[in-house]
Amino acid sequence: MRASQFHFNTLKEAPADADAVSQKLMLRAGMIRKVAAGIYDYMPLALRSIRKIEAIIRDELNRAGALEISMPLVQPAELWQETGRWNKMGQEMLRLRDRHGRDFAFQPTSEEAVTDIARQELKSYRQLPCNFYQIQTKFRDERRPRFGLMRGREFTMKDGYSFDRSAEAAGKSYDAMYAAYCNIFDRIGLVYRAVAADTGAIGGDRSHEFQVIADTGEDALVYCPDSDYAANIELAEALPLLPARGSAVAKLVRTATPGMEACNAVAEFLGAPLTTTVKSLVLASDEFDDAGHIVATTLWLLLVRGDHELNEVKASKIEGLNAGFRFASETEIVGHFGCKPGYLGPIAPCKPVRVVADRTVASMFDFICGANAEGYHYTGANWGRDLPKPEIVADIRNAAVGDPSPDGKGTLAINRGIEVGHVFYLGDKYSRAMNASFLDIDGKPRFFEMGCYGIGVTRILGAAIEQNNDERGILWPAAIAPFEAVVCAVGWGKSESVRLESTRLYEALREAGVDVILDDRDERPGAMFADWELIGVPFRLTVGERGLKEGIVEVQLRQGGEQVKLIPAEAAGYLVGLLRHTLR
RNA sequence: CGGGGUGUAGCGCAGUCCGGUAGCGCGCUUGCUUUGGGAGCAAGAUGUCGGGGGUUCGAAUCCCUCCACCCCGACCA
Repeated sequence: MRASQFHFNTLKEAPADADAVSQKLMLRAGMIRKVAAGIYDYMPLALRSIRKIEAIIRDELNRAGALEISMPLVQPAELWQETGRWNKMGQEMLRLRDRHGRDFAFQPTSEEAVTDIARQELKSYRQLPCNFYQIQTKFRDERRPRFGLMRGREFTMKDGYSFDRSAEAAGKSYDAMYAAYCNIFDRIGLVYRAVAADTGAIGGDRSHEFQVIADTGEDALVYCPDSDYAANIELAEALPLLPARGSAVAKLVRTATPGMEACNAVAEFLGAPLTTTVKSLVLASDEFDDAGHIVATTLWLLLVRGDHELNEVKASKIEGLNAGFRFASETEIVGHFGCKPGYLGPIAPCKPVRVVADRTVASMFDFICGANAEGYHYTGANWGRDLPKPEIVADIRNAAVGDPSPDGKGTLAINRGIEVGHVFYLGDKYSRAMNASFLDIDGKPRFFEMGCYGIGVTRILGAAIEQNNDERGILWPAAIAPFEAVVCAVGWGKSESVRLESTRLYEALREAGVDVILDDRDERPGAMFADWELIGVPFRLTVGERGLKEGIVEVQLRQGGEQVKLIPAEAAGYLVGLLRHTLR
């Protein structure tokens, strides 16, 4: 490819509405163009990277025995009604109506469509296991699309689905996909971590997210540097931090804390460590009648230590909260506690509430909590003496840096991450709902045991850049760079020797299988270098009259900026060697 | 969905308070010079001032309304 015949436009300034670094750099590099909120054009540079990612995914999945298919973007409502997701998906699913007034969905995912294929195509256990995947455009009508390609509305996703005879066999399919995903992300060349994730209603422990490590990631990953423990923060178990409840020393004292509503304010005001305070959060669970009207509401008081955060996913697993909960309104809180938020506590509320204490809170003693009176907190509070022992004790907080690891092998650390892949065991959730069964060896029908496996193809572009960029631009891993190398011809227009030597090197690299572009635009060197550094091509070969007179050309690495001067005859071979070393 | 903000040339912005017929930088076109880190000079082209309605002799500017986009929150996973 010659740059003079390849379309790209670089910008010195990014559009003002771009938020994420990756979005700004891709817009500036001319890789993407914004068409609407969360909807982008992929220009030639971006599509080259996307195709490389797809090729790696295809190669590894095919190697693992999965079969590529393609399911429709526009899917009939009836399929979605079978599993009840036509109603459950809410506004995130884009709905369309055809000229006959029939309802359709633009696919946000394809469990229904693939299960429909399986129930018609897979009749016998002899046809199992079977694993179908597609690389396809998805649309999810996010309320707030942001961060460019990382949370777009229209995006490209690889979604795969496995069908097995039994849960045990499904476990093997799951493990095979897990291994394939590791191969895929290894080859793409990103720093990532596979973390255990919540399985929701399905249960079991077969759910892992593949997270690209980046400080700008939306997800928090909890891991133990001394063992292989890794889980996302929703799942990561938070152990009690005190071995057992210590004995009371202090007396219960009602203390004036005027205007001190947050735990850290109270702690500072009283000169006590934040770890001696207890934070009170009020949740409400509603009961509905058949018409969907609220007939009863229960208020819950959830207690976590002052320096801890409530984990809503964990809270939603508590009996009584598992049917859904919301944060209580201020009116409800005042009605039950007789005071406004900021001074709430478990000791003698006006009306009874159900109390859930985090495991750490349950082992605290001489603690500080709200007195259910504006401007007052209790100090020296103790379970069993000043108030009844908590009705429910559970893990309801986020794990924190420095907590003991649940596997007992060290202390926890936290990274930020961007979820680029997810493998999930589905069981018979969809096959049962859609009556998708096969005949097993005993002649009896059995529902498929399913797994689903996703990779955010376009999100990988954003994640790769979030993880790898500097003040000059993008630093692509070679495996997914739009071009592996660029030959910059300095003085193309006026120097015959530059034209000849740069073309010769370009041809030599091409013949060696390098994905190379020849910059023959006759730009000034500064402009050329700035463009390719912004675009992030990993290797640059500079051919100029000045160097040729000394008998050299230069190889420059985008990462680290290391420069090597070589005689022209050796340059191509040197670069090929570098690339082989880089690509695993 | 609630709160806040912004819409002026391909991109970044000024002009809006105080109404008088549209400007700067980058980019683009042409010419000359220049040529190893985003060149200089000269001459150009490009605007429904987000849309609609109103006030006014006159609206980017004032009023009403709709829309789009961004931020924070909530929601979702």
